[in-house]
Amino acid sequence: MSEHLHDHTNELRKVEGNLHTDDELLCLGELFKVFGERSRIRILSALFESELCVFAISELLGMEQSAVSHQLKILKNARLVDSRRDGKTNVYFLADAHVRAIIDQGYEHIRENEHVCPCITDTSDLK
Amino acid sequence: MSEHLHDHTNELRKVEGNLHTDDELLCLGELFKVFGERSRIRILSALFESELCVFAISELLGMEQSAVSHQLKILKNARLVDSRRDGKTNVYFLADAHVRAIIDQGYEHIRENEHVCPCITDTSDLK
DNA sequence: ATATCATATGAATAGAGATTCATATGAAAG
DNA sequence: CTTTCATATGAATCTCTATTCATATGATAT
Repeated sequence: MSEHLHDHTNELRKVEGNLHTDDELLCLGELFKVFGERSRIRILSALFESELCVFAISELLGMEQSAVSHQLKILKNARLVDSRRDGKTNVYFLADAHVRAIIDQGYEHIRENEHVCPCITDTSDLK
Repeated sequence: MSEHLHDHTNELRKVEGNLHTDDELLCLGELFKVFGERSRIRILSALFESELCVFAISELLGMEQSAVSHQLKILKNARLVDSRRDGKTNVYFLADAHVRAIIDQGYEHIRENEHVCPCITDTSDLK
């Protein structure tokens, strides 16, 4: 079956039983995907400082109101933000401490790998 | 300038000075983007259990060798995995404890929001 | 040196998803 | 109850990127 001659059966045996289910991984991947988009991380970053209404976010970030709403919906579905009515406006805020913890972990990784940010790293730098 | 009548200048003033720079946010977004993709999170999950060579990963996950290599390169650029030579094969492994910490945080968020995984949540469930 | 095995890479394609535009909804004020 | 303000939503477009296919590279063994 395998066209590969090197014997890796032991490696595989160790791993096969312990893999997370596809459902769990799909879930986890989806969660990180929500974080991993420029507009959404900018929105989260703004909400990190203060709760904000939709229009305030769109002005602050220079995004169209519609785009902001679409992304807020995704963030809300992922339980990363929540909202409440305040008169005519909808005010959005970070959902809970996890969001902050995850973002903090991310920054820590970046800090300890200074100047190797994926966004400015290309192949030529590596090996 | 604003076509929006509700006064949100105070909200904005609080936030504007404290925003992370675009560079930082781009960096952070890129980091999470790397996690937020099905193939990559599956690879990370496998490496969570044991170091593995490229072919072992591709067999384990049912992916083409080429696709695995492409994704491993992205993971390596982001400093999430590293590799070493072992005879003819290249063995990949998780780069450091941050990777595990970030993934653990993710799982914790999912656990505390059981059955509201983004991947199985759609609009009709909300509100 | 040559052949072979394992992996990496480039270019093309295909698929997912963010933005835009137009419009709908929904609350509040008059 | 009509109008207006603030936001949400649907459909279309456009962008980005993961995969595939073909091939290159690089190490090892003969």
